Amino acid sequence: MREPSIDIKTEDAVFLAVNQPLDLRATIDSGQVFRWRWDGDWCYGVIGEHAYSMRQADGGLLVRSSATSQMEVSGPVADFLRLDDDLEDMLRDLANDTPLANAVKRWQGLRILRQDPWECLVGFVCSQVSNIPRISRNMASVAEAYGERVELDGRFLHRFPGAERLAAAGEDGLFALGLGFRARYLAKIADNVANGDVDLAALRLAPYGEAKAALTQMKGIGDKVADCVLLFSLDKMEGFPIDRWVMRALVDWYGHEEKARYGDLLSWAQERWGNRAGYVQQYLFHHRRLMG
DNA sequence: GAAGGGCCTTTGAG
DNA sequence: ACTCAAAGGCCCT
Repeated sequence: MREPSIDIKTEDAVFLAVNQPLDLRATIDSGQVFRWRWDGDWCYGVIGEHAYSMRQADGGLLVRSSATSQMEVSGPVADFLRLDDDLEDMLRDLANDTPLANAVKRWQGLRILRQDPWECLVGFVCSQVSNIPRISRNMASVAEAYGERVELDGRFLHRFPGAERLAAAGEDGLFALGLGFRARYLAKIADNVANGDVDLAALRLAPYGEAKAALTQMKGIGDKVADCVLLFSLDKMEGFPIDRWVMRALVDWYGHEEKARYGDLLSWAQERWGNRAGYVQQYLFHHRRLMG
């Protein structure tokens, strides 16, 4: 039996009104981000320079942060959660799409996040032939080894180290953190980003195809990882990452062949769902992974 | 150009 | 102890 207690963390928390469907738990736990941690109803993580904790509350969110001004608290959080997306509008017609309707109904409020592109890129290069718990460990190792510390609620979080840092760490430094064969890719990718060969910020403004080409030209980034980065950090809502789970959904629920080519499935999904494809993918992924 | 197979590290589950 | 799977991709036939 739990003792009634005052939640001291709600003191001096900022209230952020949310007039959008939001399931914070499902969103944070849907394999988009790998460095957020739960402590009861509060989740802790880093957005940009600052550490944040947030908790779902009636009509919105309670947010605490190492940032000092209220603007620095609500702005980045609203941006991160893509509260500018009209989720109801995005998902409205999908109730007629039977297999999808179940997922949408079950996980209503699962949102696509708008992450920092560099951290997102590293996370999904790490995701190759891995699993979410391990990716999380890898990302924590990288941040603890090379990122600056930020304090919040007496706990220490880490900013994600920039490309220059990881380029300096090199393949050996990254391999030592347990990244396996991914260390080689990441060292080179870090180099490309650090020296300006690839400008991630610029890709946010570029069209989908152009941005994807810029990403996949780097070794270690194929169709799938690129689509994750495009969707989760570069505002390309037509991105449709197809991993094992989404593939199973496409085969079992939409009659595709197991051997279908990535590009053909991608075109099919984008034609069917347009700029909602990214959201559709996230609901399919989450539902299939957790419900089987 | 397309398709298939081996290989790349590590971890945990069964 | 051994096999399989895990938000894949590269490289060589």
